Amino acid sequence: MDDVEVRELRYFRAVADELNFSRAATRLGIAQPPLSRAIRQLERRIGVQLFVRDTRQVALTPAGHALLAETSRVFDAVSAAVHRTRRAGRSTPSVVVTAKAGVATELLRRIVRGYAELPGAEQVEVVVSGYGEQAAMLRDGRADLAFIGSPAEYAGFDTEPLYSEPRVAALPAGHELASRATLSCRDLVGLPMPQWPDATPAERVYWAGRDYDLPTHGPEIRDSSQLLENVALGQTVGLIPSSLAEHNPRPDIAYRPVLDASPYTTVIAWPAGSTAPWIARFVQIASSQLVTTVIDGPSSP
Amino acid sequence: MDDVEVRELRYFRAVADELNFSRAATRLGIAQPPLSRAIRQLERRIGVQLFVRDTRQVALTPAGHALLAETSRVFDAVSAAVHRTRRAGRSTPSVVVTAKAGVATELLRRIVRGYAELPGAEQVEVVVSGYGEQAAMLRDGRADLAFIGSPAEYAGFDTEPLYSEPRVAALPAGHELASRATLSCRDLVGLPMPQWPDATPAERVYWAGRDYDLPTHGPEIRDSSQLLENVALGQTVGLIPSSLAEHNPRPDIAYRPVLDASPYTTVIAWPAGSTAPWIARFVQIASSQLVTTVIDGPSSP
DNA sequence: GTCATCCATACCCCGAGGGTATAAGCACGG
DNA sequence: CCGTGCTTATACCCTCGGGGTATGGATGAC
Repeated sequence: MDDVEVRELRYFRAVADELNFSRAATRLGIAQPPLSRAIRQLERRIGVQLFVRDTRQVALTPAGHALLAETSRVFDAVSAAVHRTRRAGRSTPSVVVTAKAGVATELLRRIVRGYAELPGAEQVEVVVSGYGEQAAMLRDGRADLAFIGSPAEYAGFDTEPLYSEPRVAALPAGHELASRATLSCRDLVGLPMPQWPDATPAERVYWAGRDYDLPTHGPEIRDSSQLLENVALGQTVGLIPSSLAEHNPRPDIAYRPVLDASPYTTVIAWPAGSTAPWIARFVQIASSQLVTTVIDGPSSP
Repeated sequence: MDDVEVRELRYFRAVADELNFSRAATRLGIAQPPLSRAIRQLERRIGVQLFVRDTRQVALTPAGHALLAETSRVFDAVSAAVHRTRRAGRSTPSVVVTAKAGVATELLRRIVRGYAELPGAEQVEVVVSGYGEQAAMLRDGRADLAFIGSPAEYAGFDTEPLYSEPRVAALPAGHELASRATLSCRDLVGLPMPQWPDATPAERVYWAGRDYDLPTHGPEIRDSSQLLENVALGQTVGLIPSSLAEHNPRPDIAYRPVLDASPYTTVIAWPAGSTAPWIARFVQIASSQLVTTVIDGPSSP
């Protein structure tokens, strides 16, 4: 029925990426004829044509587009299986937790310590990763748990909210809005906003507060320090969690609370439906450590 | 590196299920020696031992348990890829929407009609499926969109809430609590609650309102009509969305609002991170149709 | 001790996956 | 209008690995 193999999907994706059998074959390290044959076989197995190819051009059919959209889920699942199995097979299995840099360092440390004190607890490795990397690491199995922030990253995971922070606008020191004590989302409409590289449109809407039009101009941003640098240069305006502002006091940037912006919620996330025992324990520890932690910063009404 | 193939994972799961190489081989339709060899090869590829086997017994190692937990994600992903590709390859591609029986029939019909009226809209197939089936259909690609209810089913999908309903308790007509006009969660503690078959512990906690201990006794339930039958027989007590109660007036069952129970939210769900254009259109239609629909029933404070 | 059960080993076979050579289709330039 | 270059498809061969059968070896039941 559907004896589709991972290798065939790898071949498919190479061709779909290159839209050229010869180049794809080179990339895969095989010759072109076997690749053509493998694709034909895949098409026969699934029962639909994936490419339209004349002798000069290769293009994806609608079915091919559909398959391309699904392949990464397969690769992620296989990769996750291998990664997690290898970790579980080590003499001292460890739980890998990933978090974005700079947010809630103290809380994270306390949670990890709390977990480590449990009887029979596995070793915990904390991996600090860049913007958007947490979700990818969770998907492909390099991590078991993640502390993530922006709502759109939650997609596809089970989550437990840890805490919410109000948002502040990061403005160039001389900006006209910096003269005001507080702001509202309305004030920010039309200003250049940072463009995150992997952000889907949905995520950008979330950042902007969901009630306003999507700002489509502003510099490409990869991490928070780059964002602040761009703000200082007057290239953009940031809508950031208050803790990030507190950890980065700068004379050339003014932080002003945005009272009606959606709060920035940090959640602990793990693969959807996972029933691993340590997850339950870790999440419980995280929640219990939480109540003893006070999140400071200006409170939104 | 990780040239793990789907076939090997199928073999692995068969052995993990049976914990017996010979029976697993029979189930797979192959002989036992090639199966043993395939498992060894898989162990060599991943680099960890998956089973401890003496000549009398086979058991999973911790690594084997980890792999078993991940395999279904791989099978789902492959199955989803094949299903969706086949549908996309048909001469008239269709979008498959699945929903649980009886909930929001009118709303669903209106949404589907609204979508069908869009220029260039694909044909929409609506599949009514049993309890818990919606999530499975979304995972393995038999469906593209789902209307689902209980929070634990959301796991792993992108969602957009459609509407919330208050919860009512379904009690046997003669039950002592039936004499009261309204109830609170506290009143239900200790009563037998239905046990859904595929429910993870997390889901059961959600059903109970998340603030109370998990009730572990009560009959096994597969669908809502079975639930009501069991309530009428005095076997259990249901905590159900108000619309379900309204569609099933019965003299032998008393419905009483549970004021502080978490509301029952129906959401529209689709595979996490999917960027298919019709999903955005469909969700938009669903949201816009929503505002014209009034959800009746007792309002919770 | 004998037997049954079950996994591992040994050995064979064939087909699928991969390679080379080449044909065939098509755009483009002279 | 005909080469030339680029690309995919076909033909053919080879090798490796997946699958089969036969059997060994370990272990628990009786």
